[in-house]
Amino acid sequence: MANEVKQNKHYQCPVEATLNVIGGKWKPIILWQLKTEKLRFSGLQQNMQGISPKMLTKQLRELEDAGLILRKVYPEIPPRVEYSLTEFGKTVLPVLDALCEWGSKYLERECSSGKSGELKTADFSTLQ
Amino acid sequence: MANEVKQNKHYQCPVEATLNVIGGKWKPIILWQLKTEKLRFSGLQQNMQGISPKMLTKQLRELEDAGLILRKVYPEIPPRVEYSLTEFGKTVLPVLDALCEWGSKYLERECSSGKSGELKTADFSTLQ
DNA sequence: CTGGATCCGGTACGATACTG
DNA sequence: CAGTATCGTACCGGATCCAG
Repeated sequence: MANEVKQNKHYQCPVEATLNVIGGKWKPIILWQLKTEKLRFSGLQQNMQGISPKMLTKQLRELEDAGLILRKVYPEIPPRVEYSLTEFGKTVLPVLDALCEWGSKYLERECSSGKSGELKTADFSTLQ
Repeated sequence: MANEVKQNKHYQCPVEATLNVIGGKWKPIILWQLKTEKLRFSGLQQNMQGISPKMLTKQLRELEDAGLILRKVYPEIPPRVEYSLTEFGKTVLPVLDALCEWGSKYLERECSSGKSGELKTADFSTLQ
């Protein structure tokens, strides 16, 4: 009962569903790391400095429930668990790419627009 | 009390920036509505049943600060304010489209996998 | 090594009343 | 009409300790 699946809300728009699945602070980074290689729990944690094991577990479980990643447990001592993208999980990569690309444009624009002042030069003549 | 601009955190990945800008519960819907037409405050509110004016104001301000939408005030009585996408704001539409498309695929897959349906309250035989 | 349990603070989100 | 003010709630994300 502790593990309520709370994905049964209906969305006003599929965008909401997507954000619910790949959104949050860590999920994009996890997916990004699994893009090229399968990784172990500790491997993921090392590459995401600052995440607590609890959070990492939670994010991984949610991604697993959504069917995006595969959790493979090796019955060994000490335990070993490998995470990898499922075939369906790979279909989000282009979406992630689009988000990343637009984010770069946005950050670029943020810098040149000068947040700390109304520095509006006649630079927007290059619209479009 | 000055309005703290909290967008100056540095991101581990541009994806985070994008999610920060277009993420949340309402921002995609707002952008989606402004895709084809400019709308007034009340117009937006009517199409988003359940949003409080406070929330709508907040989301609109954030989108405006990010440079995605334009807020045009007509000095009339009664007051009239129109919101529209900026040229830069229109560049997110493809991203939004990608999110929407993948979300549809995801929701489709969710249904056929039989895992999450409208099966909110299981039958009582499982309780015990 | 891979997590689960517990507590806790910040913030996203919401309902309602009021104002220029 | 287009918001602001105030209060309240839920949940995300973090720290720490504990367990198989």
